[in-house]
Amino acid sequence: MPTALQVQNPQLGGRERILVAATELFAQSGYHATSIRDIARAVGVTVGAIYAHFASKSEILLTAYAQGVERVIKAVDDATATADEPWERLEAACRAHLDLLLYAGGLAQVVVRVQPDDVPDAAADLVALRDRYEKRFRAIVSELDLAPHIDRRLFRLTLMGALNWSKTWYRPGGTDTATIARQIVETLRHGATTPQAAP
Amino acid sequence: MPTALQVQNPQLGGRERILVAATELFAQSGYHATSIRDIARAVGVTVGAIYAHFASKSEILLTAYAQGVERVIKAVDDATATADEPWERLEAACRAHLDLLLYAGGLAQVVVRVQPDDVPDAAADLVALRDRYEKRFRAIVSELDLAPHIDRRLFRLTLMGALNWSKTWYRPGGTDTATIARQIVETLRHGATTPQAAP
Amino acid sequence: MPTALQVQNPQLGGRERILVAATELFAQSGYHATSIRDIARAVGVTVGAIYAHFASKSEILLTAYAQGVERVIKAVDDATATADEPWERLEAACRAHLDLLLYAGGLAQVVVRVQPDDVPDAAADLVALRDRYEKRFRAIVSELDLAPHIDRRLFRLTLMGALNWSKTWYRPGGTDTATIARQIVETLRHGATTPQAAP
Amino acid sequence: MPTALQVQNPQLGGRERILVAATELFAQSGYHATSIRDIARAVGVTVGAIYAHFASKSEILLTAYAQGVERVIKAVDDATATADEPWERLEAACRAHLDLLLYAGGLAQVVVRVQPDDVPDAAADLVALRDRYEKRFRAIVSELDLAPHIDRRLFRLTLMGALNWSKTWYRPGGTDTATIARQIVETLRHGATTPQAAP
DNA sequence: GATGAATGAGACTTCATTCAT
DNA sequence: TATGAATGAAGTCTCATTCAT
Repeated sequence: MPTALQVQNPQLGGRERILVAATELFAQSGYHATSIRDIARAVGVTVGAIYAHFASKSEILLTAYAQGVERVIKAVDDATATADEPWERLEAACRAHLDLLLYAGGLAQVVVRVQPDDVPDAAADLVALRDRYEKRFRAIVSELDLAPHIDRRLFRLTLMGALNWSKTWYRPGGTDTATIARQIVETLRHGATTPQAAP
Repeated sequence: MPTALQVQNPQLGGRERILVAATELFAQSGYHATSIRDIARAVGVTVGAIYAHFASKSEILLTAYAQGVERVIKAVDDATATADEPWERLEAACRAHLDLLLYAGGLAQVVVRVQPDDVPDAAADLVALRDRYEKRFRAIVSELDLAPHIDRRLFRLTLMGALNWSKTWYRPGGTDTATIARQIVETLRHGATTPQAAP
Repeated sequence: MPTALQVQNPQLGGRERILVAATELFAQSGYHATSIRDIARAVGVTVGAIYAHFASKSEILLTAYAQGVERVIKAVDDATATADEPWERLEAACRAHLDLLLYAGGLAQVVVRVQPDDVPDAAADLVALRDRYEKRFRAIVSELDLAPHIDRRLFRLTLMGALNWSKTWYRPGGTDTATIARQIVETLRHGATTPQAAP
Repeated sequence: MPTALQVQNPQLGGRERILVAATELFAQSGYHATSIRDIARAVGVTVGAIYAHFASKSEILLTAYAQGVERVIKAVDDATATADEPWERLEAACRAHLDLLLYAGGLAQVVVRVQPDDVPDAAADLVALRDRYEKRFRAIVSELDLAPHIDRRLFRLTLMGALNWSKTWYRPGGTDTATIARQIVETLRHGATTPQAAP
């Protein structure tokens, strides 16, 4: 008696199906508001079945989080692989970041929505994962030709904030991610008062 | 046997004391991770006593949230009252925003930490409150002399994201809020590649 | 809507009633085989109500255990207060020990039935309590005129074992506790091969 | 990937290995505190594998218990086979009993640690097994030249209690089992006030 | 024989909330 | 206003057991 979800993803193993559902729920509602029951219901199994695959709720979160980070890293790496010019690389990275953050069923939203403090058990690991990802952006930012008075760290954090905050206001059907990424980078590069540069 | 908090704020009524404690806890741990018991313990009263002042947990949150919004609005209004030049007004507003967000015991952090979806009962009200505050920034931004190709809404959201994200990385003792505000606004105005303008 | 138990002990507070029921259940079935539900059902309240009085299952056990030890100590103290002759004092102590162990609704049975290892949380405290009681017997035994080749510690442990084992085989209506105590002490004093001493 | 235990007992079949592990765990932690998972983990197999050999948890316990009883009976029979004098036979039996109870990895401890009531399914069988063993001691005691006023049943139960209680206080490295057995029997025979008899 | 996934019941505990006092 | 006891639902997790492979 396969459930809807099983039919939907017939090829996925039990562990994967749990992870998919959990990732989405954690991204939508946060860690505390998502119960193991919720996850079990979404997958179509008993609560006990969850524990055949994961030792604890925090382990599920950690696994989902790690997977999310890994995929964003890969997406950013892929996106930047084809560009040479530093600002182009940055824009490509932002576009990839937004795509995963806003579209793909919570894949990366977990990373933004769940705060390490929410999961004491896994806090240290979560921070480490988050750092791994930030290193990517640190590298990209380090190649930019910023004016000397600009604090590169603060520049990067400003960018990350601008990007991640989009989860708060973005609605499908509105401005697309490519456009969002372009304007954010464009503004941070030349400022909002400078007339548009020739393409 | 008055608790530390009671001694600290001897002039505050029961309702106020609950609100102070709740604000801080909600800001630190979020809505779901904060229990009525936590609040009662922090205030030094019984759980039942809380219900003499508030009808429900969501009402406490809503009240704290509203208070937070009110204070940020007032802080921003005060800060912008003394400046005429639009970009100066913006920077003053950002400084005030950061001050409340980062320093003052969670006064404004609730607004950033708690998402309307966390509290179905009060979601609509929370959104309305958030909007009230955003209107302030919308007004300030509308006075800016932005280049015509800049989407003012996206500009504002970029700024808000940059500011609010600071809660994630800010540590007391590091760069002060005035400096943070100045660089963020500077960057958004002239871009990070433009040599510094004369003060 | 008072339950049978409430009617039975109308004067007891909630905490006391829980303790009475828990003591009996722990004594009968042991720590692990007794669930909070069992206790709640015996008292006639909800499971949650238990937690208004005790922080955890182990705290209930610890409290019951402590109460049991306290009462046995008091019983032994009372029983030995009226006797001067060391062997009479010992016999009186044994009689008191057996009375509480075998008759009074588990009051002291907890101490014998539950092993410290069963309750990791409280193991240290349980051992300390058990020691407090054993000190009583150590004192009484130290006054006896034992032959020099007798190890007093082993003598005491032999006695305690003989007494406590009675919980295993004792059935109401059989030999009464006074007789049991007399013969055990008699045998340990003069041996089972010596013809009975004149009373 | 054989586990330590498998290497340790390479000749044992699956059933035997389960029994060895279960015996030790039941003896150490009791019936309720030992889970099938614990046993499986100790043996190094899956939970399901246990059910290829035993129909239920209580069946494992019953088998382990029966094995324990059988071995103690055999040990006592062997020990008493070489002695003729009744008190010597008793002392030899006690020594054998203590050896199995205190040393050999729980072989006989199960019998003392697990109470029939703990396992409703097997309670009757457990009592029957316990009785089989007690018959041995009943026989040995019946040969003793006790004074007429001594209740032989109570004498035997006193002895069993003294012996079994040792599990509570015995620590390896302290008094050895032979000495313990000698003093207990000596005390029960001649009393603790009688100067030592010539060997 | 053995595995791994699953079940359904039940474990302890915490939650928001109510209410008589 | 405030307390303390109680409720009922829900939380995470473990249990003995089953069964297709």
